[in-house]
Parts: sequence; structure tokens; C-alpha cells
Amino acid sequence: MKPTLRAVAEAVGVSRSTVSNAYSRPDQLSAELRRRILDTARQMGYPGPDPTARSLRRGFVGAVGVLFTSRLSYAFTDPFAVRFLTGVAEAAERHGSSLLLVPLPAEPAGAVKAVENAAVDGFCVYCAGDEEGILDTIRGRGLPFVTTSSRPRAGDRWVGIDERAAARSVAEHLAGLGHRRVALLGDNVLPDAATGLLRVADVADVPHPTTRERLAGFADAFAAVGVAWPELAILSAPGNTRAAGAAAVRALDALAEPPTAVLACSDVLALGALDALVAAGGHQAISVTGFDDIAEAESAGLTTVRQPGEEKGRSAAQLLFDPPADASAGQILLPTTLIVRTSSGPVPRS
Amino acid sequence: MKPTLRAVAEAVGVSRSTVSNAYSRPDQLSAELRRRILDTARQMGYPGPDPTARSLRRGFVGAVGVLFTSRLSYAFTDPFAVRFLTGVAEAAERHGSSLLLVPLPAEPAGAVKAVENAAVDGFCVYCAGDEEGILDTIRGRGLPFVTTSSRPRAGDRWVGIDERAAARSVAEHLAGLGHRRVALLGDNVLPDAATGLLRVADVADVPHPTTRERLAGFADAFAAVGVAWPELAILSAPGNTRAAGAAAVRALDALAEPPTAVLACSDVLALGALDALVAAGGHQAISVTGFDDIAEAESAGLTTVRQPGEEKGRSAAQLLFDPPADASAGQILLPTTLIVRTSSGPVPRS
DNA sequence: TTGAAAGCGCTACCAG
DNA sequence: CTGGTAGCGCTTTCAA
Repeated sequence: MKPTLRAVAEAVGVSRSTVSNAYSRPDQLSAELRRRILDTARQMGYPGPDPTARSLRRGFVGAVGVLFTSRLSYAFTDPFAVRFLTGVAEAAERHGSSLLLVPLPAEPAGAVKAVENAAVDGFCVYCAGDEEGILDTIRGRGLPFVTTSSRPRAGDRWVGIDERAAARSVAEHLAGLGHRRVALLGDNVLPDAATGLLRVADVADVPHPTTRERLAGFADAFAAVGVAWPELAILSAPGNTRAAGAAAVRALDALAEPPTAVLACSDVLALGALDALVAAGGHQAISVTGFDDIAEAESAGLTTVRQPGEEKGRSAAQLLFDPPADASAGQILLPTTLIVRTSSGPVPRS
Repeated sequence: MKPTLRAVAEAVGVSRSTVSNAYSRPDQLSAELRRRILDTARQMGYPGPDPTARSLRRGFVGAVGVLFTSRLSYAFTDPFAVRFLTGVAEAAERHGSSLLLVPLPAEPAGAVKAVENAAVDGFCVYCAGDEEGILDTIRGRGLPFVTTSSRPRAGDRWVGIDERAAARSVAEHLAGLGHRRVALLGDNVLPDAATGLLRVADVADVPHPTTRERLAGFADAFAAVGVAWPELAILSAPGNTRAAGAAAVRALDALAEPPTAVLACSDVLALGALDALVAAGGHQAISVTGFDDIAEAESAGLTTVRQPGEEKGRSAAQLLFDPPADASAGQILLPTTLIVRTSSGPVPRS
């Protein structure tokens, strides 16, 4: 058993407060006494004040929780999520704060429990699909938090982009190139959707907010050139992975008239789409666009919408550490840019 | 102020233990009483037992610390580190444990303090350069840990590869192709080393253990074909980034007789080396090899040594969660494979 | 400068 | 099935 602060105090013959001060408030005792205390402590093998006890007493932990909707390991698998995390880590580092990555079980009840049990001073919530239950739990604990979801509630701190407008910008690019028969590709467009083509009565039916907004943005642009929602082919991928994107796109083979362009809700899916089209030999004919502008997008020549990933994370953490005095400054809208590369081009003449 | 468990107990008219049981040991009271307690608690806005207080009392936190030598954000910047983290996250997820990423300040004293203050049940230490101080601090706290450093101390839990043999394997490949005049490229080969060519009297002088072992492995293979250490050009990059690798390789221009091959200690550096050589127009003539086999290595055609990143992380966490009964099983040696791609070839006839 | 007192909020033993 | 008791290990007034 490790000795406690109390034991050190007894050994040195001073009070517990003095030992505590030796560690946490050096200016409260003579340098000499302090050295004597620290030396004795070292000799006894006292590892310093217990972090948990200290947190309890101080009412402060020194860690922020980071929450991901999907499996925690997804956070590292998705390049954009990694960039977000990088930004959060940078800010946390500067602030001297640790990052607690909390895995959320799939069942909502388990997720709520996980959030209740996290010893943190606040949360950064990365794009949680079904996020309201989570946010309410955080509110219930009275802890501050920042979201990156696509629909901030008034008063909530938030950092994100205009998903819909950003999506519209790529779609307008394609529409401008003459594309009219297109497919939209998202990850789990409907709950438990099969991989591939899907009937979606209304964009509003798409549960995941980010996917919904992006699809809506795509649709906006095509509606403006006379292509209505029902005429758009909707593809659902079983996860935001390259393989899933490829799998979904293969469903286009079933179509009598394949689309001339595929608009993906993420670069990862778009790269998967390219994989499938290249494998099928038809990638020259079909334009593909992504979203995020991850590193691989450049070498793949993927046309996409760039959003600042690290900055998103950095701002989120910053917003948590230094709440703006003016609550209205608590919502940060980041810019996006259309990046046109070689994966998109005019509709081939047939 | 949020109500406490005590307030709930008083409101319901039961003892504190009973309320505690309602949350943590449902089988210890009647379903009905439990519901009454939980309902009242909800009404009062009691957020459930405080995680910190619970941890203090239970003597268990439910989180493992993850330590990186360099800046925490590096953990997300380096593709191999990300794979390691993915593995750790997977195991933690399965185990229901959170991950505490602790930023370590650059000064050793600060780093020690950070480790002392981390509220965790154990640590996964990812390849810390100056790791002994850190490990001693962990030992001082009496917490279990797993390292991935290249020189496990007897009795320590460890998961890693045979760095030296793995490095030797790529070097032998190049030696077999006839290369004799080669450059070795590492990240911060000597402390505060300038970018570029470096004189290193002895491999043993290289402080970072991983870099040292890999360089030693490279040297082994060339020694076997008659090329002694002093004949090898040593390149130091100012960080493990692509740009740093490129910068270091540009120093080769100063050489009258450039090497026919560059052996890098990581894929990231190797890709940087390729960047520089391509930009200089000379990449056909010079073979380049990496280490790790990250995703980008494949599309770049990089010859490299593959080590299983996710598995390294998974095993490390697993070793922490389920200590093997037999202490000798606490050291897991992972296999590596030489992956030959197009970035290496025979020495061009001159 | 130093120390005594008073908990932070909770859980677990053990007796009823 | 329930509740009393006894801390987990520390920090922080406040008075000496």
C-alpha cells in the first residue's frame, strides 16, 4: 500500500495542510521545510497527492470529454475526425488539459450512463447522430459543452459550417457542367438501409442531421435547374468507409441509364466510389465529388468541398475553455471552399 | 447547485446507502423502491452519482492513460500513431474503459507532474523517447503500464517488434540489389541536430531508442557486405513529417557522389524523401525505403517494412486490462514483413 | 508560517 | 431488503 499524505505529515511531524501546501502552494511555507517534506515523501515512496481525491476536493478535474456518436475507434479511422481531434488536442495541450475519449455504447441507455460517469469538466461533442439524449445528459450534469452538429440550439456553444450551402456549392458546380441525371451517396441514409439504391420519400426523413443537410444542399442545386428530388438516385453506404462507398456505387449497375455524376457526402465515400468506377472501367464517364477535402483527396484528384478540420477542433476546445462573454459569440461558423479537381467534368456526349 | 445523493436520500426518506444501491446495485432493493428513488432523483435534477467521488471511494477510475513522448497532437498527425490509437481504442471500447490522452509538457519536470496528476488505472506508453523518468513516475504511483519502447525492462509488460531485425531486412534487400553508397534518414538523430547531413561517431550515440535500433539494423546489413558505419551518410530530419523528410534529403545535393539509396526510419520521412527526389528530377536513380507501411505507402509504391499498428495498440491495451498470469507472457513480439514495391530497385549503371 | 477543523460526494461493510 | 458507520485522500478557510 502506498503511503498517503497523512502518513507523510506524521513522519515529518507537521500537519496535513502543510504537506498539501508543499505540493500545491510552495509559497505557503519556508523553502527549507518544503524540501524536508518533499524529501521525506520521496523516501517513503509517496507518489504525490492522489489525482482523484484532489479532483473531488477541488471540484475540478482538468480533463475535457470528447464524444463520438459512432464507435470510438471510428474517430481514428475517419481522416476528417482525426483532423478534428488534432485541433482539439492542440488546444487542450496549450490549456494544460487532458482529453478523455469516452466510448459510447450503441444502446442509448448505455451511452447516457457513459456520459454520466465521465470525470470531466466539459465536453466536445463531435457530430453525434442521435445527440439530444446525450446533450440533455450533459446539461443535467450542469457541465459546459460544445457541439459540431448541424443544428445548434439557441444558446448552445457550437462550431461548424453551413452544411447545406456547402453541399449546394459542389452540386451547382456539377449542374453547371450539365449534369442532370445524378446519384447522391451518403452513409446510412436511412436507418438499417440496405447497401445501394434507396427510395427516400423526402430529405427530411433522413435521420442523421449532417447527411440530411448535405443531401438537401445537393437537392437544392438540382431543383434550381429543374431536377426534382424524386429524380435523384439515392445511394446508401453501410458506413463511412471507402469499401462501403464502393459497395454502394456498384448498385448503379442495375440502372438502365446510369447517372453522369455521383455526389458523395464525404471524401471517404467518394474515394470508394472512384474505386468502384475505376474497377468497372467507367470512371472516365462519371464525375465524382466528395466532401471534407481530406489529404487523400488531393492525390486522387477529387473535386470536393474543403472544410477546416483542425480549426474546427481547435475552435471547439477553445470555446469550451474560454466561453465568450457575449453568448452570441458562442457560435462559430467556419468557411468552406469548393475545390475543383479532375474527378469532375462535363457530361460526356453520348 | 446540483443536489447530491444525500439530498435525494432525505427527500425519499431512506438512507444514503439505499440511494447509492439504487444506482449501482439494483439487486439490493425492491424494484418499487428503486423506481421511487430514481423518479424523485430525476425530479430533483440529481444527475446521478458524481464520477469523481465514486472513483475516490471505489479506488478505481475506469480510464487508461495514453502517453506520447512528443506533442499530443503528434499522436494524430502521425499515421502510424493513429493506427496504434485505433487499436487501443478498440480494446478500451470492448472493455468499457475510457482513454485519457495526457499531453506531456516538454520539460521533464512538467511531464512527470502530468503523469502524477492523471486520474487513471494504468498507462499505455507509446514509444516515449526519454521514457525512464516517465516510467519511474508510473511505477512510483504503483500503477500498471505497458510500453512499446524498443528495450523492455525485464518484468515490464511490453508489445513491440524486433526493430533492429526489421530494419536489417529492408537494408539487406537494398544491399542485395547492389547498393553500397547509401544514406540513412531518421528524425532528430542527435539532439538539436541540424537538418541534413550529420556526423555520428557511433550508433550508440543516437538517443531515441527506436531510431537508434533501426539505424543499427540498417548498419548491420551493410556491415555484412563490407560497408562500415562511417561510410554511411546520416541524414537527420527535424521531426517526423513529410516536409521534414524532404528538407533533410535536399542536403544530399551537397555531396559529390550522391547515394544510390535512402533508407528512412519511417514511411512519413520516406515519402518526404520521395517528394524531394521527384522535385529534383532524380527519383528514378535513387531507391527509397520506409518503415511502418502506412496507407499512403501503397499508393506511393514505397518499399517498406510492415508492422501491425492496430494490433500493437490492441495488444497493449489488452495486456493492461488482462495481465497474463504468467509474467513471461507479458512481452508480446509482433511480426514484421518486408514489403517490396517500386521505390526500390537495382543500382543504376553509371 | 503553521495547524485544526470541516468536509468534497460517495460506497461498502455489517448488523438488523 | 435496509440503514448506520466509517472512511476513500485531499484542500482550504480560518485562527493561532
